[in-house]
Amino acid sequence: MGIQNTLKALSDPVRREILEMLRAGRLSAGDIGKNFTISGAAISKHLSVLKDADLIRDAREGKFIYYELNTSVLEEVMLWLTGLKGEKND
Amino acid sequence: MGIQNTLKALSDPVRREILEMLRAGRLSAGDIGKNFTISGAAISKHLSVLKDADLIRDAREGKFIYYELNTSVLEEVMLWLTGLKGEKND
DNA sequence: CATATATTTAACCAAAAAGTTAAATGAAAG
DNA sequence: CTTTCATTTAACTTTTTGGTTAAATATATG
Repeated sequence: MGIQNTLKALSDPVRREILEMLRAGRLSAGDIGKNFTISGAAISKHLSVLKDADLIRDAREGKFIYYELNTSVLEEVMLWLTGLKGEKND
Repeated sequence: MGIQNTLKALSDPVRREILEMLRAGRLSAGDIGKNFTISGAAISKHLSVLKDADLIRDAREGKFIYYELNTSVLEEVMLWLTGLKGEKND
């Protein structure tokens, strides 16, 4: 984990769009995939990158696996960014 | 430009460290390179990625090229992040 | 238990990224 | 005007990333 994983995960447009979709609430892997033209396997890999970065959490419910947003890890990124903006001297 | 270029630029640890170095003030390409083990050419490429993302500005002064931080472009990232955090409904 | 559905994992491929060394460019100074 | 120093650009290599299809896994259901 750490800021490296977070920023790496955020650097891909598909993954950012997945996160945006999840703002509205939890979605199954399949429903997420419906919004993209790439394969389900590719979506699954993106989801695992997001999960490794702890940007999403998963919960199996029967046949489905639901994903939901976890924004707490964004705090660190915000801090880093404001640090870069603010501190004129070291 | 846009958030894609910005986040891509920020997703590399060497580039983030360059930005952190520049918090304290402008530095020449050579002085930046001194803090890393990779070649000057590699540093130069990282600098051009950061410049394309408009995260740094360059100014030649005689034999040297000085780089300085430009944080204005971080605003868009901050907005995107807060949007993701805040908006519980779409 | 056999089959169907949802999703992941494995094996693979192509394109992009990050590094290298060597050559090119730009500016200063002998 | 040639040499030197700082930096970039070119050509190339290696590693990483993002995609594919096919096989594996997990669950529900006839």
